[in-house]
Amino acid sequence: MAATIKDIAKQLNISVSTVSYALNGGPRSVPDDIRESVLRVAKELNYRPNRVARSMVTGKSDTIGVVPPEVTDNVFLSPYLHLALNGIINEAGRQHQDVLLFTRCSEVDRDELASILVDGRVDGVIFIAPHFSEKSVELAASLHSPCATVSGVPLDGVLSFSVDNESGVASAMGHLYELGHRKIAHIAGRLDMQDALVRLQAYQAFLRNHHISYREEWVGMGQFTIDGGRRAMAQLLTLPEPPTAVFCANDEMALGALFEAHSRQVRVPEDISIVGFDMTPGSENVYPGLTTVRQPIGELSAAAVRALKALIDGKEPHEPTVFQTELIIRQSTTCPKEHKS
Amino acid sequence: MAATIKDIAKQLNISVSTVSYALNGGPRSVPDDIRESVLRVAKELNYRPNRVARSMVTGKSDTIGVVPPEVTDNVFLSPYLHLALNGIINEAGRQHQDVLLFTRCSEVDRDELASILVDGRVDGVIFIAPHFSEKSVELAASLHSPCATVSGVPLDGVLSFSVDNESGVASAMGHLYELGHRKIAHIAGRLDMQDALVRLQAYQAFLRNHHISYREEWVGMGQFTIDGGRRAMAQLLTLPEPPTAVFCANDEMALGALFEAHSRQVRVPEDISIVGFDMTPGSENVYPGLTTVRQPIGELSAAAVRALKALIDGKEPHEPTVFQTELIIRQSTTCPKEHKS
DNA sequence: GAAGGGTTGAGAAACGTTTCGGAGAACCAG
DNA sequence: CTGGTTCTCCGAAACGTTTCTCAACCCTTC
Repeated sequence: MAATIKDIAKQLNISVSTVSYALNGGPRSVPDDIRESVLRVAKELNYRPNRVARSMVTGKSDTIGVVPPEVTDNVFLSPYLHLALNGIINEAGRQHQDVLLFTRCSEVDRDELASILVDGRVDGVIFIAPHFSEKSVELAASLHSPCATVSGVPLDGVLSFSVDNESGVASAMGHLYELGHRKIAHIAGRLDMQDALVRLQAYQAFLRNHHISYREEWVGMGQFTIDGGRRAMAQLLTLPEPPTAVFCANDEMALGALFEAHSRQVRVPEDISIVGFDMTPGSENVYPGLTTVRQPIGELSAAAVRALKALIDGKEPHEPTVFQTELIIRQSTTCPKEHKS
Repeated sequence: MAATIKDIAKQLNISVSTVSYALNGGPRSVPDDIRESVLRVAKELNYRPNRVARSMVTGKSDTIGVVPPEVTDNVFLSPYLHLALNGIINEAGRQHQDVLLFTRCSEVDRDELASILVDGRVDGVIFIAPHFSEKSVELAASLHSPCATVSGVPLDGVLSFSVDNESGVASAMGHLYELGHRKIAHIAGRLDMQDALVRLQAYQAFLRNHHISYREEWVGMGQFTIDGGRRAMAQLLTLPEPPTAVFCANDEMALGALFEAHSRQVRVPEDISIVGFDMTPGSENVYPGLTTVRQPIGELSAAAVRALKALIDGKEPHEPTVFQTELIIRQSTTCPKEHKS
């Protein structure tokens, strides 16, 4: 159906190799008059190179694979993923790379994932916030396939881009501490993900460093979702001695916590302060505006694309990069009420 | 590097065709013992089929192309696109299709877009809310390439999935009318997009049908963005005779309008009512909650994937499908203040 | 025991491209 | 006029699959 390089060659009575050289300005030169007539006929026939055939021989696809975290459904409703994907897509466009999105996100299909590293459709892969159990990342490293993680565990042979969670958590907790809070709870994310685990540990470290005793019942599991945040907050609010502030490992759980507080007539920030993490767009327009820790997810993801492209092009692998966070103080935090008990 | 079908054949001293049949349960049968040893060796060598080579001969890629609307930057921060993409990705996963995302969104690269229809990497393409000026859609139709639009202009040879904008607009406007509003402004989207144009026309039609005179200065251009909504609202609020209600062609512009009202100490809904369109997640958590028209973008996009896959598989083309909307009444609308002027 | 049918598996073509090897022509210096 | 260099451009190989053709073999059946 579609015109091929052969059609052009036949029409001009020249060989396919000459056509290829003419079209690509390819490794051999061709006389100007021939080149022009090739381009003319190509246009006439509405010729488009078949990228699959080209990939076959060059071994390159100019396409980057993107693997979202393993979840059951609706991965793409996560604001975190939106920011990451936006960064990736913008930068990929600039680098003239297309993006192949892997849609088999449920566990059963996860085995197939390994295929993508070598099935020729992509030149490299970016894993977004992979779980600890994600075997594909290690496999990629062992295969020496170009591969990067965004917010993953640093691993030899894998480009790693993440955020300085420790100082991010410290700034959020420090903010609450300076406001006078000592009863600070934490709603953690999925502990099989790097960010969640590190943030929980940083929360515990902060308490230790400030001689505040750690109370297990003040740590809720929120699974990084709004609903999880609601449920965790509900538990915290029904404790005999509830906390005066809650630090959440991401904004979605913080929103959930906020909504739960609203529905129980618990005022934020007067009765309880809430801090999130990520600075997703949704954290700004709620009432009250959510105090949060900005992490430059877009920049980080764009950097991953750049580094991956460089690696694909044979440059030296980029060193693991850690981005800094920034505390964004809004209206969801204030001083604790004195002596309420 | 990676193992091929030839390596397996060589190791077992059999022909590649036999290996292929064994691996695929392919069109020919092979004796059980040979099949088993092929599978064993394939596993040993960690063999993964090269999808590019397979595509080359079968002409199928099991991949669907997705083309976002043409914009300059940050397309993927649009909540509308998030909902559409989420629907597409979920359904694509179910259909065992991957998704190739086109990242060349700026106008200059738009010519390249035509290539994707025939360059072999995808079996079909979904255009999300294409502009009127988008030539690729017509080209796809003329090439008889499997192709669908979500919220695009219905076109022969293109699967078309859209929402009943007329009745959606009528329900939003009817809601305001019943509350007593007669001074109803409209903030329109990008008029080079189908949804924006149809909604503007439906707004005008509603006014005509209810014998309300149309006032040009009460129609603002918001470009479908938050900032555009802010600017349009700013203009409306400084008119000698401002409207008592604003119907916005999407939620983002409605949010912009809301923020602008806030910053000018204009109370919503007491001083002015605001209605959006789309029911994006961000419309729920603002203060006050945004009255809006739900459109089932996710379902619509999923339906597009299903229909496209069916068409690719040689089934009869799906008829253009129109989805219904639903008015979601929240807190941003109320009766107008009497006799304010 | 020969004819016919079915099963098995090897070999090769095909997909559309890139790129190498090399043949022939043109050109130049000696 | 010869030997070498440069320029042209053709033919063919290669990439890794799928699938067709065809030969060889085995089993029935008469």
